[in-house]
Amino acid sequence: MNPKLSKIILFFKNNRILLYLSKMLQLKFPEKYDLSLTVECGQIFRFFKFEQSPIYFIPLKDRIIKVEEKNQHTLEISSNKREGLEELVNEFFRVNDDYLAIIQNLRIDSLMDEIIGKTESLHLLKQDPFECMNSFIISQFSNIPRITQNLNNLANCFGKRVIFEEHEFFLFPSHQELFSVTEEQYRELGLGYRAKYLYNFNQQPPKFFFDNFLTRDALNNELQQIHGVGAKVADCVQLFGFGDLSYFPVDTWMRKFMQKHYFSDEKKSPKEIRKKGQELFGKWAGYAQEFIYHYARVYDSF
DNA sequence: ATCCAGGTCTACC
DNA sequence: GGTAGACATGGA
Repeated sequence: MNPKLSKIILFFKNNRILLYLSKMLQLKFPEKYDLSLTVECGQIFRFFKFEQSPIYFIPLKDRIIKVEEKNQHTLEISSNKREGLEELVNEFFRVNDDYLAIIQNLRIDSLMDEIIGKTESLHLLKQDPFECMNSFIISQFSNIPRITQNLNNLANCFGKRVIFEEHEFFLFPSHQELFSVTEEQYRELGLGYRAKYLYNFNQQPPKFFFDNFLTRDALNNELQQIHGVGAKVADCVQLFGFGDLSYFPVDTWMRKFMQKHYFSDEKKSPKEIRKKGQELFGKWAGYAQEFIYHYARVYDSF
């Protein structure tokens, strides 16, 4: 008997199939799933790829997961820690999203039709809120390569070391591990003026990061009370960390794109653009934002 | 060199 | 309510 077939459970949600095998999981999607686009589009910053292989190692909470795009509809996932992997994978890959319905709803005009045609295999990921908050505090007024380097420095210095398949990785530090980090230590990692924001947050991360009991609007309001967190970072954390798809974070790319295509090149404030995005895309605004963000950076010219 | 990067705070209308 | 200027750092 093939040992890989010794333990199979099928799981159906929105036509998805999750194969529970002894050593790994297989996720099958009815729609196309572009793993490299999903991982590298700028929603998560820490992932590792070796020798041009299409395999990604991603630190996820208390473990490292290894993800491979088996074909255009299938991911294969394994980890150094098997326990509870199904639940983690279900959440992280947003298995419950009705993706095909979402992209149909976002084809509101010919422009969005074109954008979705070019980005429709891009999926959102549901990150850990605490790590996401740290990531997007660091992200402000910076760029993706530097953000990645800052976060890797943070993990290498303060996170737990994990060896998986002969590679060394570091998990993102827990709130206990970051509690003892000083503002000066953040500065030494090249975080600049963001050091004091990180220090303040990690001295007293609000309880809802570990067990959210707040409603949508209350949560957004609480996030913006954190020193160094404005509308854009709060929206990113609510979208990527708390998994609320109705948010439409507006950064410089989104501002340029929306002004050009939905405001006839008029200058608009981020607040007006955010409102417009939510009017146009409603409860799936987060997916629209991610498609547009990728399209704006790769295809659009300003 | 000057500009830009997944912005926010402060000060001041 | 709203908007200029300051803020650290590194890559193009």
